[in-house]
Amino acid sequence: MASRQARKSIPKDGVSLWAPVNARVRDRERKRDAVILVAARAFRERGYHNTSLDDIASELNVTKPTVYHYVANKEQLLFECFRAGLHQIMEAFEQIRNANEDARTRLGAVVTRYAEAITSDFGWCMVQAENQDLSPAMSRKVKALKSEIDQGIRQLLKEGIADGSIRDCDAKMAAFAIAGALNWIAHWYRSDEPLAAAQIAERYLQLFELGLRPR
Amino acid sequence: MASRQARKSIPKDGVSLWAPVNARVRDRERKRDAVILVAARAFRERGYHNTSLDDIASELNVTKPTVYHYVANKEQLLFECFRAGLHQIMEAFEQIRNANEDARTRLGAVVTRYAEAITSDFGWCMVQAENQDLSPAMSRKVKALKSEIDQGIRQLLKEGIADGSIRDCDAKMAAFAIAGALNWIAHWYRSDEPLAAAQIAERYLQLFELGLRPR
DNA sequence: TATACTCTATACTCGTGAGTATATTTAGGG
DNA sequence: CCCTAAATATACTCACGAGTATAGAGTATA
Repeated sequence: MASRQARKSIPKDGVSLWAPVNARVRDRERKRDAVILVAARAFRERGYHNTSLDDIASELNVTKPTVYHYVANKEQLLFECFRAGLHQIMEAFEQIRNANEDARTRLGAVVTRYAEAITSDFGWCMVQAENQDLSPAMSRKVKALKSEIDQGIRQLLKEGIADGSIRDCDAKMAAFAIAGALNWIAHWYRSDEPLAAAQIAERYLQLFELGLRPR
Repeated sequence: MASRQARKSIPKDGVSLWAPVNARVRDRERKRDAVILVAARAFRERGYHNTSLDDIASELNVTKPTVYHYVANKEQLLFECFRAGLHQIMEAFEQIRNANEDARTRLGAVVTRYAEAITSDFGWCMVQAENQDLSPAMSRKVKALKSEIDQGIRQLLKEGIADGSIRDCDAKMAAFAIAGALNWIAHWYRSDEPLAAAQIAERYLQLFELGLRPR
């Protein structure tokens, strides 16, 4: 996706000639990110279908064609918001990939980062970028990415069952339950919520790990 | 909400004169229910904003004004779908109200019936009747009703902590996690799902009750 | 049988919002 | 200093869909 123009002339002194171009590219990317961020907030507050591109443009103090200069259409805008949120969760998996702790502990780390992503500006889009809002092509993409997350959790559960840190259980259903509980945070979380994401994750983990039945 | 017309003349022979009127009322109610059911299915499949009232009408083999003869507007139609789903969950609470089992067991019963409601045709609407789709007035109603459910679960948790059947925990967050996991079923459940609602509930309960950590 | 009410259809209105054609400004590169 | 491309705006088009005005058909009741 990175721009590939301006490759014609050879830089005479290393980077200096590239700098302005890079600055421009960076500038464009920063603006594009701003569009996506504002859109994400608007979608979260008013919903996808109740937010017009005129709304988003005016919140950015620009007009609609400017928005279209950065994204192809409304659908792609939602997709970018979705991807931004998803990215944070993917990172969580990256970070625990080569930690040498038991799987239950690693799952705990993922859950915490997951909660943080869900409570971010992009959380709502991540959860709500539902199939019905997207074209079949986009829908497939979204589904595939969501499935990766699901498989990641499921995998951790299986590893935990194997290494003895997790009780034997239906990994598929457990993954659905955990992801569901986390995703649902996007429905009730407001910025004035007294509990921070990490604290919410802590309580959730206590439930998931220890269960309701007294030990 | 029950019709109150036809109260002017005194029935001469008990019910017989009332019968046709009642039949008519029943007929109307049956048709109204059909409208709501078809709408619920359509909303679940394609989403609220991607379903036009023309779509719903044509699935019912009628035209739009007919739909408007049974519901005031699209928003109310969604609300009725929401209410139908919610009703099933309310019933679950009714049924366990005076069972004399410990609170954890009663919670289990609610969870099972909750799962059944969520996998029903109305499940999607119940979960997705989000604020952004409704007028402020409707939104308040929906929120109030949803809150009742939440409070019901929270109450069961507190009772369980009191009667010793549930480990001491943050009842509010636990209720959110449980409700979230259950609500999320509406996002992934399809009619070709191999597991029945009761089976899903069983796996969920195993996770919630026993926890992931081996006992 | 006349009347009134329920139910349904045809054929509209009207607002909104996605997306675009086209012009204008701004800034780099030669 | 001109030329080209990026960035932004004005001012549209166009489709879709919610909701309605109006009329007609069916049916029960007086």
